[in-house]
Amino acid sequence: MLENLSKTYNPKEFEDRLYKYWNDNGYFTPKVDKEKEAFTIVMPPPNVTGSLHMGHALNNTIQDILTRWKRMDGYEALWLPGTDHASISTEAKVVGKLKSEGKTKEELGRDKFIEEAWDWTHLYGGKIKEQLKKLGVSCDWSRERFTLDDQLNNAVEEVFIRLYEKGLIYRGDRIVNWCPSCKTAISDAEVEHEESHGFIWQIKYPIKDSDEYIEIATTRPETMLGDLALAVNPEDERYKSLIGKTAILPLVNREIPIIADEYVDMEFGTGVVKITPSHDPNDFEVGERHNLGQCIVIAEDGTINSNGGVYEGLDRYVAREKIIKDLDANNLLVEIKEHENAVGHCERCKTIIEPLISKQWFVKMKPLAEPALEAYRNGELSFIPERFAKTYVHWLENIKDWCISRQLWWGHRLPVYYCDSCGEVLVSRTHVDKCSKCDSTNIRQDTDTLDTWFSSALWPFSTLGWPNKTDDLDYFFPTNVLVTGYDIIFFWVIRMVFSSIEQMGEVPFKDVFITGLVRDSQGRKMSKSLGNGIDPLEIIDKYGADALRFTLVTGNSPGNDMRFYTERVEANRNFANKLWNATRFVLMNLEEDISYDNILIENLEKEDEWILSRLNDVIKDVSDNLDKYEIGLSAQKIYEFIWEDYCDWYIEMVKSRLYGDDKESNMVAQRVLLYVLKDILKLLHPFMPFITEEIWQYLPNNNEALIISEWPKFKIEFRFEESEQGVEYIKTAIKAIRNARAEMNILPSKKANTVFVTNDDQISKYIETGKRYFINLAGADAVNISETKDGLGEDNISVVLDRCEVFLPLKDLIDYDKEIERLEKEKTKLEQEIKRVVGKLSNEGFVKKAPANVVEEERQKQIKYEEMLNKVLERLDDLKKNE
RNA sequence: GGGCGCAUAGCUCAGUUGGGAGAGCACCUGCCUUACAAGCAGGGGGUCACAGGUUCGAGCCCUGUUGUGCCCACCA
Repeated sequence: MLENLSKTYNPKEFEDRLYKYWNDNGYFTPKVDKEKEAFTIVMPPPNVTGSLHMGHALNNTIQDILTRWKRMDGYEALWLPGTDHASISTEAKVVGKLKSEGKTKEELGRDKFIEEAWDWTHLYGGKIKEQLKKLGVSCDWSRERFTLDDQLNNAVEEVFIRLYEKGLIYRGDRIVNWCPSCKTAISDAEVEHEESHGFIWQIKYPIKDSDEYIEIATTRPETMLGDLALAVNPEDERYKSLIGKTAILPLVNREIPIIADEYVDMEFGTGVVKITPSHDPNDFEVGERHNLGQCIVIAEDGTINSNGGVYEGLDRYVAREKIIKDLDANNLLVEIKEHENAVGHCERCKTIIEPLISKQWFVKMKPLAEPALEAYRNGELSFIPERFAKTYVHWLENIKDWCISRQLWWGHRLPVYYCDSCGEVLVSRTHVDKCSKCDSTNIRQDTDTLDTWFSSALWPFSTLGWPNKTDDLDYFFPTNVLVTGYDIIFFWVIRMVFSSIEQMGEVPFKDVFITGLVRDSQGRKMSKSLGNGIDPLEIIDKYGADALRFTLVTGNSPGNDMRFYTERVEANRNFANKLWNATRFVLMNLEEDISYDNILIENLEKEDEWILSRLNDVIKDVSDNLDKYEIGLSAQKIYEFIWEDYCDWYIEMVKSRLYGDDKESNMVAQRVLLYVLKDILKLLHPFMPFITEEIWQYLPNNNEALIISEWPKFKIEFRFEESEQGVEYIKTAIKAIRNARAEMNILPSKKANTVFVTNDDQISKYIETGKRYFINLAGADAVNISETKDGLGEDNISVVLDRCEVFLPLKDLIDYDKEIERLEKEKTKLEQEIKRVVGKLSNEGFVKKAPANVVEEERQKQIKYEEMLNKVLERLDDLKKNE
């Protein structure tokens, strides 16, 4: 067997092959099996045009770990993959491509443009899937979905129509966030507010029929062209006399009323606000209250329209400059002050958003938000870590209606038709070519498409076949957990929850696992513009997918950002190599006739019992941690078990039996080595799927794939408390002896007759049964146990242990100055410990109030340390006498 | 303006119900010991940001302070 396993771990040799093996054998595809429980995750669909970055790698690694674990743990585990059409983002890319060819989308026309977009999708859409496969994602590709699939499109239309019929979708002229570059409305969530230094201008407005002026402050002077009033606070003594009077709008010479409204903050600026109902959300509301009407002055391309008089046609910022200049020329500009302001930008293209009045479609949110809040409050939905629930709750409590129409072509077209003869609005599941009211055929479909997130909101059930009643939907819904980043809670998580409650009557998932961001080694966000992004594929190419996966899930806790260091990937690659070589060791010592399927565990030696006991603990720890989504801790536990317990101790302890004459003992060692390795591979598999499966395939009599093998269970028959204690004692002794020898620079090859002096029966027993460990691991050539140290001579190194002292007669090799130094160090340490313990025990409160077992433990420690200290002092005396 | 993180070894970070401070990397010493130098053995290194409080006992719980990062928000 061994000859097949290369000397060093080389993931490139098997990762792609194993992925194909799993996929081809259908291991990723669960069945609808009512006898078993389902476990479901839907993958957050990456954008079709995207490519894999570290965020995806982290996110999908976590999902894969959970899926692989549950699959092994007896669930029908479905991880459903797919991609998102990303309407605004993809459309922008296709428009850009056309532009480079000297074309525009308008020239091309809608149908041709959509063809282009599909071409683009087919060209780039597959890329990210192939990249995900490199990571080892065990998702069910046979159930893969795309948000523009026919069936998902049906789901979108169905939801739209249901909400419309329920009165939860309406159309209206409202202030929306308009992106002058993308030329579409966007939702509040798609606006990014960025602090920026700007200016605040103070301007004089003449009061009609007087020589007086009223001063206002504004950060957006260009909008004055659309002013329909000035407002002051009704309580403001300074301006009470002006309320009801009329001001003259400079440059435009429009007469506008001076009104009173609570909205005005007396403390800010001059206490007078210009009201531009068509270009400011607050002003819009003030306008509604006072019936001011509308005056739109900025067009959809960001230029001033015909209502702007001489400024018509100018870009909004060019107009601003000119207006300032003109005001100044008319002595109406009072002053300019610097001003910090948060300006809204388009999340997609970073253009400054223009709030303007537009006819758009909206979802009425309040009735939908309420049940979503309730679901969290009554525990149907939890967040990991819990603090992210605050984002969820805060957003839902302050929610405003959702603008869902987009003036884009790539996406789900609204199932809305207008009759141009009678003006009827028809919303229909099927294509309409005749008006149901007036029989006219003068019908046109709404040209808008829906916000991308409208379809993503349905993802957990639309992908399972809804609105059809499918077996998948029945069996796999609701899903168990959603794994996503904190930046997407309000875009997506919230919308899935209320959509699911509304359509399915229950939450789409029970748990929301929130991941942090992967940053570069200096803590900066990885971004294309900074050029500091680390490509997961390059890392996989160099170190293997398993090392990358392990790096991403260890050394940080959920929801916290992490820094990415290639040094850590390297360390984890080394860990894989360690496991690889441990396997080589096991295989080269395994005899051909050992039966894998029925490993007999009997006639165990101490170290066998110890490792089996430890394995038991680890099985429990790893499972419990996974159960609590403590993935990093879980990974840490199995890492330590493999490297320290299995490799550093068990393999080393077992060597003497493998090379010795006792045939039976040798066979037992082989069986235990294999048994433990088998469970190690299982426990590590969710984290490092490739190396574990590869190694598994080399194990004898192994027909079944690891990916579908059974998750290890805690076994009560492998609980060996005495051996655990005994071996732990021996380990401590070995470490102490090694330490003493190393301090003296005595090579391990220099053997010593090692004498243990003890009066304690338990300790003698431990030493007696562990003799060969000292021979193999602590440089002993013989091990003797004595009740007194009389007759041992004086040329010894002495190692003080709990209830025992060890003597190494290494005469010529001992540097007595160093030995004194070492013992002094030991003395100081013990004295400190004793001081601490005595301090605790002399505290009445502690003795009275601490749990009895804690107090007893401290008492035992005191006895132990004092005894050890006495021996150290005695020894130091002897040495100093000889000097 | 509101909310949420973070501050622990030189660096990056764990630390799960409060009970003798941990890992990886880096550093120092010694080893090519027949699974592994991508390794083995040993070692040094921390007032757990600061100040109070609760407790017999605090890295962990409470209050405040400082520094730092993020999210939300219509002060024109």
